[in-house]
Amino acid sequence: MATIRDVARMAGVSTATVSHVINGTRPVAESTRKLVLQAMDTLHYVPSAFGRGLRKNTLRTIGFLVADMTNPFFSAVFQGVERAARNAHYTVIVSHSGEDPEREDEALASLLSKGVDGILLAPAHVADTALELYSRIPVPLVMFDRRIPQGHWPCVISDSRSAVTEAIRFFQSRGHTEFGLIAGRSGLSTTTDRLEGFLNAVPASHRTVFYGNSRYESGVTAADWLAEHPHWPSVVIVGNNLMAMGLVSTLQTRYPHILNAIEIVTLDAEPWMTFVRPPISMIAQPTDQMGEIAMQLLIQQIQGEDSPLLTSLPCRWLPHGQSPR
Amino acid sequence: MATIRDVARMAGVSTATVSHVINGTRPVAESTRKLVLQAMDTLHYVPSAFGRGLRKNTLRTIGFLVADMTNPFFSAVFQGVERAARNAHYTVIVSHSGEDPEREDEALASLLSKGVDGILLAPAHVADTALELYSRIPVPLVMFDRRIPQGHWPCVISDSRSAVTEAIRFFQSRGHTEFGLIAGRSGLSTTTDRLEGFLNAVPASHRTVFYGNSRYESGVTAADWLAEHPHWPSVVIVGNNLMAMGLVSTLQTRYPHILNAIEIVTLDAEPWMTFVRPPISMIAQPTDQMGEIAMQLLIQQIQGEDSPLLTSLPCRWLPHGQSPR
DNA sequence: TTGTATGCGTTATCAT
DNA sequence: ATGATAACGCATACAA
Repeated sequence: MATIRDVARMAGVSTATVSHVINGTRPVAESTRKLVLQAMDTLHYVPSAFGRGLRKNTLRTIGFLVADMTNPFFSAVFQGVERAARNAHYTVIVSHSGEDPEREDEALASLLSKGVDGILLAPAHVADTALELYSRIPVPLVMFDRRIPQGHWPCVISDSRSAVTEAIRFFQSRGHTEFGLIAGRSGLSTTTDRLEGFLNAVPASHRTVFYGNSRYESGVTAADWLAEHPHWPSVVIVGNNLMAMGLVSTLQTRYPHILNAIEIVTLDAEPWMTFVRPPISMIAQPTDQMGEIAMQLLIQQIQGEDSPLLTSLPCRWLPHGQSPR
Repeated sequence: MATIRDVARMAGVSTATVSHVINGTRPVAESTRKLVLQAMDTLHYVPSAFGRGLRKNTLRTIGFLVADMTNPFFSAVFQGVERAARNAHYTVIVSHSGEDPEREDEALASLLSKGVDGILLAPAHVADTALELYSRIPVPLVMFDRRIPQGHWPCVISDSRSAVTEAIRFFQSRGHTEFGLIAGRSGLSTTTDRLEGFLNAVPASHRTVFYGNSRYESGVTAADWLAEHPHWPSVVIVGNNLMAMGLVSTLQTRYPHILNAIEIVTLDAEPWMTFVRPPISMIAQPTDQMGEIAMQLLIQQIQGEDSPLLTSLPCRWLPHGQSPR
């Protein structure tokens, strides 16, 4: 690989001049500029990221750490992140935690060892001990989707609390009175928010809650739970897309009569949901926007500006199979 | 940020010793080792990735470049990549091309400017000019999903050609004679493979082909095309997951009688497909394995070993809504 | 308008 | 068993 010195020698100038040609950091005579560019071209010169990184102490790289990119929610958020990053000339290192706090720790260490300028995190940690751990991270940190208690990091979430309440009001105004909730993994702020929105809108004697773990299997189990329930709620809210898939799939296969009898409302809107029959309702989170904003906040942090601690984005209510577009 | 020199000073040793403690590259007396470790701890010392990168000319980072991570196919491949990378202590920078050759070029340049050790690519380029372009990439390159003509880079694909033929044989043995194909974007090797598998198995007078573009909209258009077709094929093969979603969704909404009358076979197996009614058949590509193997080949290349030019993985045939698990 | 020379933090060579 | 020091490739302060 050619270095800046090779280019300088070939063009008959100093390395400083070459550097300034590359970065446009000081005026260079057009004639010498041409010479330098030509030398760069014939040598196929590419500036070393490491030399530059060492000197400027950044590679314009950030870390994106989520449970699992095969979860469409996270890959949708990533889309926004990637776009914002590209616009700002950053690139993104992606890591998986698999919802495992220990693997999250390792991944964070790995990201830091690559010299990332900042980190975007949907925290998998649930315990309070995480606070201390995250505090040790020596670069800016922005959280999304989930906030952690007493966290003093900027955080971008969707207002699913209000969205759940709104969905319930919708069905109450149509005469429904009995509601069920399939809640997610305990300890996650998303789970708490949705539970609060639910408890807030439905009187105690008219509600029933299934405590799941945010995974597909929980949806399956919830279907059985529903089937054995003395009297079905007429509206069931599902805490996320994976549980919704487990629930719908199981109802369709094993309990089609239930599927036909109840209204289903699910958090997250995905294409497949629009062709469940009978139609189900969706609460669409602004995933792409969440990623974009989180990335923008992170860039602010990196630049030393400060940014709002909590950004809460509105969800969209899509009753009865209405398409997200 | 503390440097190796700060640690050396505090421990009263040379930087060389500290380095050797860190890397275990030569014996260090247990007593001095303890001193060094302690100093590292109290200073919260983290080795600089850039210093190390400059010296060793690697950051153990690779680039992963696909059209779009929200396509479940690519995010599934990524899962295998990420796992293999993590096991080998590599991290992965993810970029989007959006199927746009120009953006692919930019993304490649950006990856290279970050000093990646190698690149995993599902090429968006279709023209022959791409050959020269890819040849200029100064680090090992492994392709997956799509191969390009005359490409001399290792490539990992699935044997969808055989899989399509096999699917057709399955239905032929059950008395079906008329077959349709919704083909993907022209120029992609995946499209060609599937087309070949189709043409190979169905006599000319018994087949009909819709030429799509691999996107959701193509599936929608294909549904209209089917509806206007003088006589429907009794089996329709769909070239990928996005077109399948467009097709099924549109048939269900606008042409339920067609959906009930024909057999649908789709490439890619995704959860939502298992609850289409009536059940459709799937050709499952080994996505996770594809990613894992591609990453392993890339590591081989980086280490200067050579690897097979073409790795073709078998698909799985899942007739009639059979679950992928 | 251009050049010289230094230092970023590490690792590795050569001494001791 | 340990230390001194020279690279690695670049950007930049200072000189000319």
